[in-house]
Amino acid sequence: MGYKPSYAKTVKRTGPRDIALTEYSSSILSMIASGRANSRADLARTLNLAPSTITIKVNELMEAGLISESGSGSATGGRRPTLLELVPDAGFILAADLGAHHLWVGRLNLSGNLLVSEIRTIDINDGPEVVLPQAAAMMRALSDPAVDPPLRGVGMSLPGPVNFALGALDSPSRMRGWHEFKVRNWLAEEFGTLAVVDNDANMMALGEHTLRQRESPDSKVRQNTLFLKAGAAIGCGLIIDGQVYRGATGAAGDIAHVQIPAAGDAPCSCGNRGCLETVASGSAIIRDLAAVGIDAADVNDIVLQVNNGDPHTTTRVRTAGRILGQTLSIVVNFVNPDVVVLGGGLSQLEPYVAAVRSQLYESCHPLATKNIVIEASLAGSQAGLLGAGQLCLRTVLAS
Amino acid sequence: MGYKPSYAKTVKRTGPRDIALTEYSSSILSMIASGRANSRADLARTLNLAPSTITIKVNELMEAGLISESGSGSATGGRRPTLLELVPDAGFILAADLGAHHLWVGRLNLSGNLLVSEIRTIDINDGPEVVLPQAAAMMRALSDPAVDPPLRGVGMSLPGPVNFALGALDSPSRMRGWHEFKVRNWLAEEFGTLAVVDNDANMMALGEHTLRQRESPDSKVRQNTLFLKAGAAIGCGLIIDGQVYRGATGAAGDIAHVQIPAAGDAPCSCGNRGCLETVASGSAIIRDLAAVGIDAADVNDIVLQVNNGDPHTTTRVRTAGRILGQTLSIVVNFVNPDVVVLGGGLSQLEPYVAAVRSQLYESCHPLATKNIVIEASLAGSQAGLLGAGQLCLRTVLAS
DNA sequence: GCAACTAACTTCGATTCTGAACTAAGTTTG
DNA sequence: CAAACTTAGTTCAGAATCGAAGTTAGTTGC
Repeated sequence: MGYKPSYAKTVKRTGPRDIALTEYSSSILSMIASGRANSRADLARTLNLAPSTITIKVNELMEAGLISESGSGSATGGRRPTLLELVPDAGFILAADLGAHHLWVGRLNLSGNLLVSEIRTIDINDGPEVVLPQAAAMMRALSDPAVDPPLRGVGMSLPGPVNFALGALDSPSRMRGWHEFKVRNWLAEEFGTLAVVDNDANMMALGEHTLRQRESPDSKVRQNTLFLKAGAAIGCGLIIDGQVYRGATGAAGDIAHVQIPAAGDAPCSCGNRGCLETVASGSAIIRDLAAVGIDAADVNDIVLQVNNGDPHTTTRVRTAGRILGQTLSIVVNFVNPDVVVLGGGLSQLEPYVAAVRSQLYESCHPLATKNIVIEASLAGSQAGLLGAGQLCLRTVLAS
Repeated sequence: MGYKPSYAKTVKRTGPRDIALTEYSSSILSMIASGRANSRADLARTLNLAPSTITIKVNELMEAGLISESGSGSATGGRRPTLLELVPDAGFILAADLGAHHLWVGRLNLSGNLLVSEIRTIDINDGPEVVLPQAAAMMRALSDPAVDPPLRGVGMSLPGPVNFALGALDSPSRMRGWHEFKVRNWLAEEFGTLAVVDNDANMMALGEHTLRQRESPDSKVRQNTLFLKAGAAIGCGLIIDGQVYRGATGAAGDIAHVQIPAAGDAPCSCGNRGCLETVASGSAIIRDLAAVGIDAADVNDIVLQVNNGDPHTTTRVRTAGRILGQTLSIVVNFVNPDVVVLGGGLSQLEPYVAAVRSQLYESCHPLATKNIVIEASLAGSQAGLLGAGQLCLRTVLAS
């Protein structure tokens, strides 16, 4: 063939029925799933298609049992739109959020809503041969055999640099045995379905972005989101035009290992010295608190101490926020996003968020902060699972 | 209308003939103009259309006299492609590159090639009422009355932050009278055609990117280019997926006013202190050289001195390159581009380029520099004119 | 140097998507 | 509260795009 036929694709289904869908049909599904459009008129605008085309396609999809009408929206000076949604029981998605010490799994319906989830403690250094089967077992336990056709895909969030094309981690620090282990292929074989994996910050960014799409109609024009994950470690995910931006080699969004003066020559897990992460991350705060005799086992302890009004910890958290804000301002100036979201454990702390926000307003060019929204994550700790589910859902619907 | 008809648009022409072109037809013109495709097969791949559709559209465009065949390309194991080009004499574009002290204007054909150009010295602080008529007069002098239909559009590169939607500068420093003066509208009225304006770094980035598209077929997969302009001032333009990335408010690409430790609290033209520009720009080098009794009037003098082997100036240039490389590495890590191009006057200096390059390789994450190309500009001082012409051409062809 | 392969391009009947005009159902204004 | 306006969604004839099968024109391997 000299070209990719973009026409009359067939959506592969695990169930009995096989339905022929055109390219536009899958874009319609994606738009509804991601919350970028929720009515026929909306779809016509977003996809730049004629309303008549949308009518035809939507009818096809409804006959196929993939979408359904779900009441009507609010009017804006005219007839009110008929809302559309993916039929929740036309299958489900399993998602997993893997951290250095936690494994969180969940089941989502085709609307991308998280229905059930479960968490357990693990050690990522046990390697993929131990951890992945644990994850698979937990996910299976959440499966819903009542739904037909059942499992449509599996998505997993990984705590390190991901080579997206390969579906594996690329030289992650402190993750013995994971380098280039093909996690995506492993999951695809294990579950016999489509699988996707990506870096945790990217997944969280996508989850948060999707949630915001649905929450407020205003946010539909805000399609450039910068998500900063500040937990034990620091990571950053970027959404450009509603999609995860990965750059040339998938390394885009790296910010933790910028050398900053405030860090001096503190050694970093990455092997370098003086990285941002050695000053502004949860681990850095814990280390500094320990040096003055304050005991904090993890980020949750920091949160508790600040909420209890511990002055020392609060000051240290504020300092971390200010330093992070300085470095982040370079990126915000450069990328000029509509929305900056702070996620990860530390984002629960108002002093931290306030420090980052005020530092951004101070250090950024006024044009870059003109209409910007700087907020703590709405998705909170669910961001990773939601994003992994969403990315999987989009991939399923697009294939 | 509830929707934008994307179908059966009509290209507005200044000439006598009016030709109805579909949306795909204008994408075809844009692809050929930008060098992203140069044969029927190429167009089918790039635009994801059926070869049969391309045949029809290309025939239409040839009958309309807008494109023509221009020999055949080299074969890659099969029949060799018939190359296509825009008919050069179906009109022309005027471009202008406005700097603090120079005004450079040129005429391009519809293939985006610069045919003639002229430069003169100006003072930007005379304000738009003085400078723009000068520019218009110079451009008119370059016009070619023999070509019919004649002028298709005007593009201008401006040395400050541009509000692209407004077509005007937004609070530029040291440019009296230019704030929110609607340059685009002024040009459109003056010439009675379509006009576009943008920031100089964006224009140069686009010019360089387009040139590289044409030079090497390998670069067709490299669609993310970061262009750094290091002249008297510092600016940065970003091409994502072959198009200028402007961010939410058009401020994207700002890097000059990052606070860096090496700058101490040197005052900057932006009003802040300790900006990168106070250390790594041409102006900064000139200021430091003056302090030790070395006289350099402008960036050209720096270039001459380094080329003459002046050790002091060479050392200072190398230092500037290293410091720039440090800051740039933050952005390169984050954006993860395929290509980093160094432009502006200082990029003529091998010591400067070498210093930036080696600092980037040292400070960036290995994944970010894996397949990266870091080079001095191929377009050189023509980058701005080429980019202004190219942006104008794309706008003309898309309208 | 010829058979097998690969790539570029064209033709034509079949299908999809569009545009214009319409109905439906709300909001705003005098 | 009726007339004017706005927005959502549908119908159907006709235009645009497609896929498959063919032609043209090269390269590669034996």
